[in-house]
Amino acid sequence: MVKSSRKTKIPEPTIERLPLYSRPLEELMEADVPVVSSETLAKLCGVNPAQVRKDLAYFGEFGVRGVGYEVANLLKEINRILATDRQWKLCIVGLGNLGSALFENQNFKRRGYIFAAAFDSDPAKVGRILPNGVVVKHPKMIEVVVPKLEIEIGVITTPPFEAQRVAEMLFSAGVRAILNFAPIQLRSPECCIVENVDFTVNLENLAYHLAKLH
Amino acid sequence: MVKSSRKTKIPEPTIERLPLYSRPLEELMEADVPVVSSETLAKLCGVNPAQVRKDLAYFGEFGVRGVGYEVANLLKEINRILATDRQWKLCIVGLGNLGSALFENQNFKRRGYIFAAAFDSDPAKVGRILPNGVVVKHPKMIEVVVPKLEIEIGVITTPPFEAQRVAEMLFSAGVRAILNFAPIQLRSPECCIVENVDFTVNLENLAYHLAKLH
DNA sequence: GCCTGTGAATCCATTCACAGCT
DNA sequence: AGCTGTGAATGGATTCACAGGC
Repeated sequence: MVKSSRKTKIPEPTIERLPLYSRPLEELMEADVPVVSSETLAKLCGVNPAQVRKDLAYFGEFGVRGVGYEVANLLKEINRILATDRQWKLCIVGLGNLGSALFENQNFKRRGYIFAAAFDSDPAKVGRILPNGVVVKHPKMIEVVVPKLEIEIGVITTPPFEAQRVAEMLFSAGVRAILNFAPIQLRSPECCIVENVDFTVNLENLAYHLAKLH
Repeated sequence: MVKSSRKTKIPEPTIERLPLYSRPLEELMEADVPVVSSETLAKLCGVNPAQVRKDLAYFGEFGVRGVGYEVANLLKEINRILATDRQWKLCIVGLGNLGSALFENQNFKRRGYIFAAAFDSDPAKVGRILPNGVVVKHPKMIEVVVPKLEIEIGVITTPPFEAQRVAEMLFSAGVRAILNFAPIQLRSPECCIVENVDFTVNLENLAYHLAKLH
């Protein structure tokens, strides 16, 4: 019996857990483990087994009753769902320490996220050639470069006061998703998505819990 | 009427929103705005006004009915709650691109998070002197340095296969909270807290939503 | 016997709506 | 009159528990 699919709306937390599942699955794959049960996978991820089953069931019937989930197949399905079975072109704006570190981060490339362009408003950086041959451009070139290279996702690592303007340039150049590292709340058009990352928020969280245990 | 406090358990999402509130409050502070209503603050943060009021009410009665919240006071209270009214000593393990970028990140220092030590197992890096005068040590020194400097929070930016071992060294040296950038699920003792950061998870999220809009 | 897939039950968070205070 | 603080209502997500299939 095939689920009619696309009917039921999928909860956001479910989406956010899929990457969590894929990490241990990759390890099981390398260790040539052929099949995994929801209980084992759940333990590896630190979640409830029923959660795993329910999450996966939103997208289809990937398991076999009495047996479990075939590791290779499940991983393939998750990658398909998360659209990591293709490449995505990124650009980065802001080549400070963090921006450069992200640009050179091998994890991105490994998962199909390719930095195809890099922008910085510092004249000393414009024209510089980065490790993979990308040439740093001034942000005013965004409107030209982004459509030409068909870049779909922008990463912002500028100081906060530039972030909003950069975001608008990216959006109007055709980018529809932004990963924002600037500690500021970006306004974005309806059709576009912004994901914020702010390490100090994580630290504040830890500090709160530590302080609570006095 | 003073809330008896510490009675009601505070929801995790509430804690995670407090930093969100503090950012715009700092801006209002600089703009010399004396008072803010839950509605205005909510709009600045992109949340529901009732949410703001309920979140704040968990910790006390900071507002004045018919008026709003005094900006300076509210900010002070939030900082007290999040324990950002004091300094926290951090150490970092793993001085790759990302580790170095975090180490030099000025946002941390600005909020009272001080990197007091840095570790890396690469012999070429051990002994190197970092911008703020910290000398890179080998991770085997964790058990000595961490207690001596009274470091409370560890940041892990090693490759994934070293992360678990490093975590255990940090914990047994007395660290009770870890901010983990390695894409792996760390096992941790009951009394300790781990917060994970994985940018590829954020990108996978964006990719999923982009792919959905075909 | 074992493990998935899933309705039902529970738990938790958000939003509403208004009483209470200035 | 205006805006907070909060019980009540709503809306979701997690967990339970078991039916269904290997």
